[in-house]
Amino acid sequence: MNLKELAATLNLSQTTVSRALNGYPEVREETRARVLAAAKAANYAPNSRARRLATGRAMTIGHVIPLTGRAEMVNPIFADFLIGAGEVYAREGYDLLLSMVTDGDSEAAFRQIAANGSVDGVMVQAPQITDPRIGLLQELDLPFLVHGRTGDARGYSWLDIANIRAFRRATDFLLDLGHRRIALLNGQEGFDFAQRRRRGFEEALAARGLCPLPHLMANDAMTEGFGYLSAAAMLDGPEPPTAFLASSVIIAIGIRRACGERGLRMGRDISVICHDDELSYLNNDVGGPAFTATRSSIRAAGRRCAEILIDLIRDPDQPPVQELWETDLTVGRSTGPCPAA
Amino acid sequence: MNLKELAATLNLSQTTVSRALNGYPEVREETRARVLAAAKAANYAPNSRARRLATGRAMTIGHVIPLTGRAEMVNPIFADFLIGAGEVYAREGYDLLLSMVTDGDSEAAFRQIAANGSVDGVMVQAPQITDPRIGLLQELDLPFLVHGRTGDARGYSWLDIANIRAFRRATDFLLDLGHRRIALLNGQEGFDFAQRRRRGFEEALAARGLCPLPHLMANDAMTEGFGYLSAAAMLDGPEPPTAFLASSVIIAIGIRRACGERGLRMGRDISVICHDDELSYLNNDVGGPAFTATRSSIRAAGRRCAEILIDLIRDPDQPPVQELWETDLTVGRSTGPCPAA
DNA sequence: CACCACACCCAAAGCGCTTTGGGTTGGCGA
DNA sequence: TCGCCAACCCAAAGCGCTTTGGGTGTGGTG
Repeated sequence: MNLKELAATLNLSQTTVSRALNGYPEVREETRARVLAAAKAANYAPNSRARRLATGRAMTIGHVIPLTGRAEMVNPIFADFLIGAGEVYAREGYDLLLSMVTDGDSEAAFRQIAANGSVDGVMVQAPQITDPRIGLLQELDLPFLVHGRTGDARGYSWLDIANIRAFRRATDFLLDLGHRRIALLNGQEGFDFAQRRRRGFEEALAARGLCPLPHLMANDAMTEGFGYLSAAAMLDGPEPPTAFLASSVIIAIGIRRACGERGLRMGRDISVICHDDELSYLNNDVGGPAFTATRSSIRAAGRRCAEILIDLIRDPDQPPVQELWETDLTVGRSTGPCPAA
Repeated sequence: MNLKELAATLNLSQTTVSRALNGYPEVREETRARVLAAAKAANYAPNSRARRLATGRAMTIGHVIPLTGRAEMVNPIFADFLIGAGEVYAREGYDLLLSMVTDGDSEAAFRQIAANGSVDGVMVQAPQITDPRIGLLQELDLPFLVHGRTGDARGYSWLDIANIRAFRRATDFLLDLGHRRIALLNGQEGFDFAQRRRRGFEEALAARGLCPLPHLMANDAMTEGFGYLSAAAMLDGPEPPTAFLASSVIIAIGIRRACGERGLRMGRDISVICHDDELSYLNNDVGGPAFTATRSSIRAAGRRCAEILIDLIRDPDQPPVQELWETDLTVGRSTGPCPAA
């Protein structure tokens, strides 16, 4: 069933039927009701391909996920973000186009997307410290929103959490408990957020005249395995840490495994703080907060990012929108005073 | 830049340019080369909206994710599946349309999708025991593939793992180690896979004349919190289990936490087997297999499912494709002989 | 009564591509 | 020389919708 046929059965023109369905005022309420009833009866829905061609809008937002082979890190985070964003897209009538791109083909993918007009805007996640995507999207004149930020952040729209403050606060928390040998298990160095978190960590140490200990710092994709291996190595090595600061609950779970194997009790023998993205299946609060954590819902971020991006699409000429979210610090059972040496 | 303009600059007709770009034989190689060069130079890509309207194909595959409010369970699994499928889609030139649907609106969403022709086929994940989606998609005559299966599985295409055999084998493994009080922490009862896994578990017990113990069985969304709370309650209750069988690594991580808090050493004081979907950020092999596990890569499943679905779309009249994958059993450090009572 | 505004409705022109159904040319065999 | 077949290329007709630019009839106003 298409518009033409529907119009024919109603003895109306396509124009009128189209207008009735799309809520234009030029049609009598009675007629509109008749059209809507007929459409429903015939199970008619306008063909989205035709509609998109006619309107010139794709009503679609693109998320481009780089598959870097190893940096699966995006994975757990991006899923929850996606769900948050997807909720809003659904509500606002936008489709979500997901592109998996083998790393390096990212630029080609964006150019393609821009040239063939399959989306009205794109979401950029996990920006690198120098990230070609931002300049490219500006050049392509495609509305976009960055989750996170990087470089000179004044020229584009983004939403980010206050990483430096969060990690500075977390470090202070450990320092206040008397810890001095604090390990930082961070995400891959190339990511802007990892750099910021490290800065927060270092600033807190510096404020008390302390220096970060190189053998207690590690960067990699934020997997459980990374947390486990690094923690194990550090705990078994010289000058082991008395506390860990981890960039993700997933890393912290690996740390917990390493501690468990060594008979170390979290919160007593060893302290762990992590950043909690509030992943839905790793709820930190079940049974009382397990980990002391800075927290900020990645899903909520996804929702808000989607809202902003849709705004940007509807009114592309507005000035950049920038939102910085503070994080909460939840005290859990994974931290305690530094045991006397 | 559009086809018309490109054709004009080349002094060729739209027809010829289109054919040159799409690899039709009716155009001289020399002309084709000239066209391709010009297209590249002008950074031309055919408008996907127009192309879709003209061809009648959406070149898009839909994944519909039900948001059941609490059943976040789909979440960790679906992300890896999505990545696997997405790789194949990208390779084959298909787009991936992701729809988040609040539970219950599922039917409306499918009808909508079918009526407006925005996809050429859909992927169905995590089927319930009685799942209206399958009948609906058959009625709508939309190509689809089910990851998992349910009901009378002969009439449609699916890919599934041998859940019953996997869990029977895992249970046997524990029984062989002397365990008799084995707890089963399973996914939500409504899901077909959960039912099958339970059957495997019960069959193994029955084969040795044993009965499942109701107080040692729990079903819920497969979160870390569920694993933790159930394990804690069981361990602290009467007749605690000496072994756990968990439907997911994520649950097993919760079990590990509960054990850790109670000073129970996995593999010695308590045994744990889980099913490992090989989630990329929870690699069970890092540092030697942590958990004894039945395993099957969800990402590989995603890839294969995508291939099958694309096949189905290209040739809709072929008989149903059905694939059953066996799982591996990896012995890790989380299991050991049942400690003497 | 003429005029205008308004409410309703319509025909037709796109949107940018693919594809049908020819045309035109050049070469080759008869 | 003619006819015919490839090899190339083209004009134009869709695909199914939105939207422009009127048309028609009714009621109110001067």
